[in-house]
This record gives sequence, C-alpha cells and structure tokens, in this order.
Amino acid sequence: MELCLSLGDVQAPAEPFGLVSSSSSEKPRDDRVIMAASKTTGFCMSLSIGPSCDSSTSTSPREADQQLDTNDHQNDDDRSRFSAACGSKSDVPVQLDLLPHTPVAPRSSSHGFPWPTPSDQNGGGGGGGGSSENVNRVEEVAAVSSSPTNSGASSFQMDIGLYSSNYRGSGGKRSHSPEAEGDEGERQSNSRASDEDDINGINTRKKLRLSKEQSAFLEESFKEHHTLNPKQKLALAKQLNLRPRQVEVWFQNRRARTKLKQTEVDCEFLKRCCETLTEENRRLHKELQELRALKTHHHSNPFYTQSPATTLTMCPSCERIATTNTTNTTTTTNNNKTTTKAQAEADGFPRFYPFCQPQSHHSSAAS
DNA sequence: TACTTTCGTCACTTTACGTCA
DNA sequence: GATGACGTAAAGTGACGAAAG
Repeated sequence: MELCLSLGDVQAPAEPFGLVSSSSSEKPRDDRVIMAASKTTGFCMSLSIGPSCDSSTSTSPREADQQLDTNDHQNDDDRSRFSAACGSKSDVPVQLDLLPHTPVAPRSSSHGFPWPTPSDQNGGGGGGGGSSENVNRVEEVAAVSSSPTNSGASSFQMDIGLYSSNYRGSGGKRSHSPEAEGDEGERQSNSRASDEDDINGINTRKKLRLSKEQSAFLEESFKEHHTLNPKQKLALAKQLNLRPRQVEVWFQNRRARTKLKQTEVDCEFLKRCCETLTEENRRLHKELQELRALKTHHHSNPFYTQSPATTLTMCPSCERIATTNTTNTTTTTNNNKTTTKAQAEADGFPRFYPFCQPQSHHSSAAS
C-alpha cells in the first residue's frame, strides 16, 4: 500500500507522503517513520513504514542450521556450535522513530545469552540474574546448570521459581509443531511440564506464569533476535528450564505485542497527520473563497477592464491555484515549460492542470 | 513443472491468572 | 474475606508461505 499526499506550495518534487506497509509475506521487524517538513509554506511530509535493513542480515533458521551443520566438524556441544552459527550476526532491532528523529542506539546485553551478543563479544556480558525473587508461588527451585565452558551462558545462573503448587502442565496438544515431539524429550527435567494434566479424566489447563527472571531473560534475548532458530530456541529453553514450545510461544506472543504497539503508534501518528491535513485543507478553502470574492469584486467594479473569461483552477494533487483563461492553449509558469492540454492528455493525465509539472506528483497520483 | 510434505510464523481465539473495586 | 469485572499473559488452532523432496 502506498499513500501519497502532497499539499501546499511545494516547489520541488518533494518526498511524497508515503505509507508503505509490507505485505503479509514480508513481515517487517522494524518499522521506520520519517517525516520531513517542507521548507516551503506548504505542508509536505514523508512517512515510510516498511521492511528494514536487517532482513538482509538476519539468518533464517534453516540457513543457520545449515551453517551449523557445516561448522560441526568437532564433537562440540550444542552451545559452542550454536555460538559459531550466530556469532557474527548483529541484527539489532531498530525501533520506530517519530519526530524528532532520534536513532535508537543498539542496546548492549547485560545478560549472558546462549549465543554471543555484540556486547558479549566486546567483553561485556555477565551480570544479570542475580536475584532469586520469585513472583510465583515457589514449590520447586531449579538451579539451572550451564556449560562451564561457556562464560556467556554460565553468567546467567538463575533460580527459577517455576510452578505454582497446583500446576499440572499444559493440556494442549500441538499437532503440526516439530516441538510437539521434541518437547517430549525436553520435558525430562521439567516436572511441571509433564503431562499430568489428565487428572481424574479431567483435562485441565493450568497456566504457567513465567518468573520475572525468565521474562527478563526472554525480553533481553528478544532485543537481540525477534525470531529464534531451533538451536537458539533449545538453548534458551535449556537455560531457562522451559520447554522449547514455551520459548517459541513466548516469542510468538512477544512479536504480536510488539506489532500491536507499533500499530497503535502508527495509528496515532496518522491521526495527527490527518488532523494537520484537515487543518491545512480548511485554510486553503478559506483562501480560495477569498480569491473568489476578490474576483467577484473586480467584476462588479465599473472600472474593471474586461479580460477574457478566467477561471480559478486548483490541482487536486498539489492544490495549487492558478488563474487561467478559457482557451485551450494556456501557458504555464513552471520552469518555463509550455504545456498544452493535448499534451497533458497524451501524457495520460485525466485532467489538465497547466501550472503543474506532470512528472512530479501527477504521475505518482495516477498510480 | 506440478505436487506433497514439513516446518515456521502469523492472526485469531481461548483460558487461566492477577488485580482491583 | 468473598466475588465479579477486567486486563493480560500463556497457550491452542487453523491458515499460509517457503523450502525440500
């Protein structure tokens, strides 16, 4: 979708007011909004919401897996292989910027991710997860073991208050997910994740609330990657003592929340744009009325020298107002270019606005 | 090349839990 | 303290597209 609005006395072919949203097949991870105000008295802005640059740098899960396979020469553990596959990436999400345009600096991760983060690579990392506070009713505290060979992973030692006392696991089934089977193998250490939900023949679905630590860790990893490849998912799940399916669902819901917030921001922004344009439109209409009144006044003046009949014409695209006579061969004043109606029609413009440059906004408006 | 299967993601929905009046 | 309304997070479900065979 592309929305182009141009209003006012724009001298140069300004950046169109363009809203370019991605199709469903191109899911933007970061949206950008750039608004530029025209230097002229008119109103011109550009809004661009579209796929961001990081799509080219992100690696699909399959690609990552392929990378892993090719790198898997040694008998390394999953984590080191995982790091090898993901280490060079740095697709830090770019947040939406509204006016004033302030670039968002990439965050450095203070958590030790299962994969190297930019900050980790710079000698950062370590740090997080010291608190053992649990928001849930703690029945079982699992000290997450991590690989001693991975400083990043071992830096996040977390006591996880896992489950409410009456938790009996998820009763849901997932038919098509690869994790549906894989989860079974992952549930070994997750007592709460066992399928004990069928108690007395009643299939209850008790909901697990993630602890603050788990949520914070997932949040930090979400800042690094909005999507996870299977290795990342497994590593995260292992680290947080969750099922991979839970990690997957969390990221899924997190992406949905991000999108929802982004939509709200976009909506608010467009609302303000609409208000501004409405106000500008009102102003121009008033100006037009004044011009018409002036013209009427001249006609009623006995000393007014009769000239060929003139009409006020306003281009619906750029809303320029021009006084033209009724003959076909009207000259324009733009760039010393003479445009005729026939020529304009030949260019494919539905209407002839001699004071406008067809190449600028008319072509985009026609599309 | 057309078809099927597998897999990941999304949109939408349901459900359980926490909070508050 | 019990209760219902409400918001939110976790999870279920079906559809879709991409990739591989």
